[in-house]
Amino acid sequence: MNPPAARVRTRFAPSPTGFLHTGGARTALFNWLFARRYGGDFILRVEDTDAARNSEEGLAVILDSLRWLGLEWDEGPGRDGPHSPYYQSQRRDIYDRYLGRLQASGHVYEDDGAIRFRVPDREIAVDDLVCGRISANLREQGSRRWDAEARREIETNPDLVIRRPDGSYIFHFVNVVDDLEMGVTHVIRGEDHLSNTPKHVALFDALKAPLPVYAHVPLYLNADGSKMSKRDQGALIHEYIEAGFVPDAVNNYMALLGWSPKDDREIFTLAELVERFDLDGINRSNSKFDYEKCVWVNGEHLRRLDPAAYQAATAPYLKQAGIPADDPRVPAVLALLRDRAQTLGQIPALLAPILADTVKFDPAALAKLASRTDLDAVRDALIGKLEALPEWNAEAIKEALHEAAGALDAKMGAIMLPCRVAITGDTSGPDLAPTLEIIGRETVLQRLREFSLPVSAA
RNA sequence: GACCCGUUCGUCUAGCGGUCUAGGACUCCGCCCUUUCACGGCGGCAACACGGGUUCGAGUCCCGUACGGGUCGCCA
Repeated sequence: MNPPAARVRTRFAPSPTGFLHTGGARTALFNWLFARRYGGDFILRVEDTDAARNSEEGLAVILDSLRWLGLEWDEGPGRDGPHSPYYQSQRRDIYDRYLGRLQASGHVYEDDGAIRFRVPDREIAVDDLVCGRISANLREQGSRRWDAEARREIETNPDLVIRRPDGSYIFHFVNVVDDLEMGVTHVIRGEDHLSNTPKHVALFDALKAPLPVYAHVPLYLNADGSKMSKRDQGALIHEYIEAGFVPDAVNNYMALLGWSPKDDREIFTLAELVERFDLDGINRSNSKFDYEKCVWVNGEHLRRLDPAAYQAATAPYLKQAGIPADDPRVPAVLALLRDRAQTLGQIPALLAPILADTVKFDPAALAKLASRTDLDAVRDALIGKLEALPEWNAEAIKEALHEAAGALDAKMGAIMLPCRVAITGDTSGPDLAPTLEIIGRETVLQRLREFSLPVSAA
């Protein structure tokens, strides 16, 4: 795409509902990326004109989610700018002024205390960057309304109510006024607004204001094709925080749904997305949200983290699970098993068997050993070889395990399995030798000595 | 119901008239690596919604049908 001629200004305009939906987050991401890509401004505007639906906590969750994603705004709550305030509930004098202009030009009239905008009787065309040229006649369309309950159309007034009798303003009007007042150059929003856009264009025209560029992005759907709601898996940003996703991974996956870099690359950091993102890469059709793939993307991001960053990212999840993140063994354990996790939330359960003071035996693991008759011999061989080690390190331990197997004329697997079960209680896990190294000689030997079937599965 | 938008493997997508016996990724399956389980590597299954045009030639352009989504509020 050709770089925009004027300085880019985009905005994300949520209403404070108490959660940031992935659909909204993706819209915010695209606006943010586009502004960053072209060195413009990203504005956060709070659409709180409907008093019944607003709460301060509701906004706080949204702001926290945006900050977690790394989508910092240049103007908005907490960041005053040339167009403060950024709460629509505090901008009434501005709306009054614009309403005055419409009154002066005869575009509005009073109806039962409300103010209606006279809708023009002509085709209004919108050139959308994603959807192409669309058009509609508002007067024709608006004169009939579908009554969903009665399942029939009813006659209605096509003119848009823009102000309620109580003096508060309606979305379509404040949205247009704010966009032009704040100098928004590109309106990137969900396709659910596509059909509303001719109304907005009519308002811009009546105000004799230039149009922003429109780009309507397709919607996210559930796997079954239904509309995503807050109850669906993966729908809410704060759930990603809890589950142990990293922000870049969530941004990465959201971007890949509805936008394509046009090559085979799939994994991008936020910074890399900024370099690549553009509006012409946005797709035209809705996409279904695939939580499994989102998890995979997160795993890829986790694997790319350097050890220090990985440890820092993991710390809160360890703490929450009651594992002291400053345990001196933690770095070594993380290095050993980090590639096994796709989310940070999986980490504590992976660490636990290695760091725990007591062995928690998996019944299935014990059952696997039940028919073995050589357990005592294996145990004695292991103890003998491990006891004799001059140095306790993974390399030496591995050597000892081989020797033990050789002494019994057994395959490695035949002695590894009982050893692993005796020490960790489980049949699977990371490399055994380094695991034993971390657990420590005394503990390993003690657990071997105490291990004999049947064991009561604790 | 009217209007608007869309339709390539199960899913996300590449493809912008010939290079498509349609490429990549997730998932699933198989093999390899290996002390187990993962990771990783290799391989496999799997798609142009349907019908008409236009054209020497259509996944790519046009029309229709079907299906999906959106909008039609004194919600945003």
